[in-house]
Amino acid sequence: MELETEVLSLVNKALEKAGLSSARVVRLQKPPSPELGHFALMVNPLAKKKDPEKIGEQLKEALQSFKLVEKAVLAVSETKKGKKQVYLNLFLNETALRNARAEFHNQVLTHVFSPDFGKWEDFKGKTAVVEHTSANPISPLHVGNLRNSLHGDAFANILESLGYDVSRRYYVNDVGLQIAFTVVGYEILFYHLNVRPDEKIDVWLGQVYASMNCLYTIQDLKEWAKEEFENVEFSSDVYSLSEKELSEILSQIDKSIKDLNALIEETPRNDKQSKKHQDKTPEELRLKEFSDKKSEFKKYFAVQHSLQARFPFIFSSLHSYLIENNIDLKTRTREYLSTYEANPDSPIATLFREMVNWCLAGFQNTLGKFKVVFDAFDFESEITWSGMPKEIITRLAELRGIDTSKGLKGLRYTYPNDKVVALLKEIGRDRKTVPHRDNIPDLQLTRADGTALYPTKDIAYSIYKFQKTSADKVYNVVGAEQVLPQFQLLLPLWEMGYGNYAANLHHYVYEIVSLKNRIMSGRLAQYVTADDFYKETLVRARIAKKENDQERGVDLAKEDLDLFNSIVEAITLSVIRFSLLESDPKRRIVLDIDQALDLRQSSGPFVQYALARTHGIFRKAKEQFGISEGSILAEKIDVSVLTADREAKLFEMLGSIHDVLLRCYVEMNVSYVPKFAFELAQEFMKYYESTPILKGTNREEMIARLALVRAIQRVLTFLLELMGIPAVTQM
RNA sequence: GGAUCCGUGGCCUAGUUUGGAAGGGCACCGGCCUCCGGAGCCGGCGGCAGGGGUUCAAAUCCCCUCGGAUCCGCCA
Repeated sequence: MELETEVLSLVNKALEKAGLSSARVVRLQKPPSPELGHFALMVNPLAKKKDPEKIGEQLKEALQSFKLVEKAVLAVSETKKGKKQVYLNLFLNETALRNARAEFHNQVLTHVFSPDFGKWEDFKGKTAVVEHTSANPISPLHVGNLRNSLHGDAFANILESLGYDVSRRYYVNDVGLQIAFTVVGYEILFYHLNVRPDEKIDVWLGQVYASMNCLYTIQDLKEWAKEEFENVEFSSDVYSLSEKELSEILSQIDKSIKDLNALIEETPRNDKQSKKHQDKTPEELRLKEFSDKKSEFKKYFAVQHSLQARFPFIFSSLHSYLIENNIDLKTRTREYLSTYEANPDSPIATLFREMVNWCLAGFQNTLGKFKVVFDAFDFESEITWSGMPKEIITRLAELRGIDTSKGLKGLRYTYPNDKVVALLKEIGRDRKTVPHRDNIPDLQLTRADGTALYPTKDIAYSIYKFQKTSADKVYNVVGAEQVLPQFQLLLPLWEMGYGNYAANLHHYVYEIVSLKNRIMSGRLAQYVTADDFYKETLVRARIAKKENDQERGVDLAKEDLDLFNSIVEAITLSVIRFSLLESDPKRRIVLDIDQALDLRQSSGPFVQYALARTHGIFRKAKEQFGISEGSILAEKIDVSVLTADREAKLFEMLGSIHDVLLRCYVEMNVSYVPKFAFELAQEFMKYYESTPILKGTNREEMIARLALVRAIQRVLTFLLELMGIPAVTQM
């Protein structure tokens, strides 16, 4: 602001007068509350070794002699340790202040009322990819996935608003063991037993997945035990774990653990030197294996009973089918998986696709409720079939001088320090932000059989995302637990000559959502689904709306059901989107469903209510003065009559939206939007309570205030749109 | 063992990038509808995990300790 530089020059003059021409850059700051003044000057840094209070006194005298300064007040506060902090608070001359404010207010209004408000051109002509959600298509979306979707979607909206052409993409992980055994189960139920889903498809598949996972894991565990322990008696059913088997196996494991512990105790302590070697001894590794297995056995013993109890039909049908038809589940799963990876035209591939697409349709149905849509679904299988992973492996092996004449089996990609340093330098990233610093773990590129592993396909997919869309930036909205794998993508890209991709591939980090008093686990088919969350919130919103109508003596549901429903939906979406977006994405949230459903505690409805009030004002304005939202611009608006500090604060906020969005962009953090919307709504509420809009002293003032209200309304509506929330005009 | 993130009143949280007067919300207590809609407003209670360092000045930067989460698989 120009006013600020003017005041600053006065401060410098005053400093000279006091013989304190400072080498340091003098900065003005805003006092914490308007009653303290318009600008504040920190005296301590100017005083150097002298008494800051005396210096402050001198400066005060000097500054007060200027016309622009109405008065200056010395304020002293103390730090915890009793150090004095001296501020010189400056109150400016009324008319000068008014002129400066009027100019700024006019700028803000012009900006907010311009037809292309909300469309900035910072990144005009650039393209960005936002990949988000990307949940495995074998169980319903839960509130954790929803946090991902909503952040990804809102971030994409912000990028668009800043001028990017955005492609919203979903990476479908349709290749993998878990998918494969779920397909095996799907085929059995749907085609061999003619079972039809009696629930939403993704929910039903979630039960199939949990059941198959349990059967598969128990088979695997028992095979392990059979090899380890010869004297345990196993039943012929490899897919279930009896109490007798469990206790025998556990006692065997305990015995082994005891033996190993004794062995480790006996071996002479490694000296400190070798402690630096983090490699565990073979005994220690075995010990870990045993204790891991022990907890797995216990866990899956419980899991099988839990699933049997909760989904008896699906679980038993699958279980008995496998036994009666003598199917080796592990073998069949591997067969299905390798067929799918190798042959896109096989019937098995068709089966995979059928199931996956069906599940994705369920996801789209869910996400549609939250107004989240995608431009593309990219299948991991397509990436596999494209041959890109193989090319990447070969190329990386070549670059590292690895002999591949005997095939590509069990290839590891390492992260040599010098290469990492060079990479970081080129992409301008701080070493501190790198997980594991100078000891980044290797990346396993291929299996023992030479087929590509997930990380390799991820490298391929990263390249694909850039090339398919000619993107300048790619954002992956991925959980915080994946910071390492996300970073590991960069070096291979850079090494293969895609330094530009490495520099522009970003990880939008978000933390998981956990639930108070509830456990979420896909493998147990235990979760609060996004659908349930929506449904429950909708019910609450409807009740709240009904109660509210009753208090006001209306019955909107009777008068206009469509309007009633649209309001309830808007409130629902605001509750959900605010509750998952307003906290820092890097912060873990523990969702207390009951509390989240208490609408009066959510900032979503609060913002909507503020918006409803702005519309209420205009309804009245039209009634009484014939002025509407549309016609206000035709009036002669003179904002110079708005001189209150509250009004100045509101204009200042309205003028800062672009900065807020840029901050979201730079920090990859959407949460500033709902925070800002809430603050603006809050500030407006205070204004509304303190200042009569339509009952101002004169028409000029009323028009100016209406214009301000209209601007607030526009901005709030825009902010809600960014978050994918429909804005209400009444509540 | 190594690495990353986090710790702000009874509970949830903003502020940490760029050091400068600790903001909100819930809960609790007390006020405010003859008024542009009380899903609101006003007031009260109460806080930077602990220690050290740098600085005129530290919630913020550096180091240590404690506490929590996560990552270091031929799983995806």
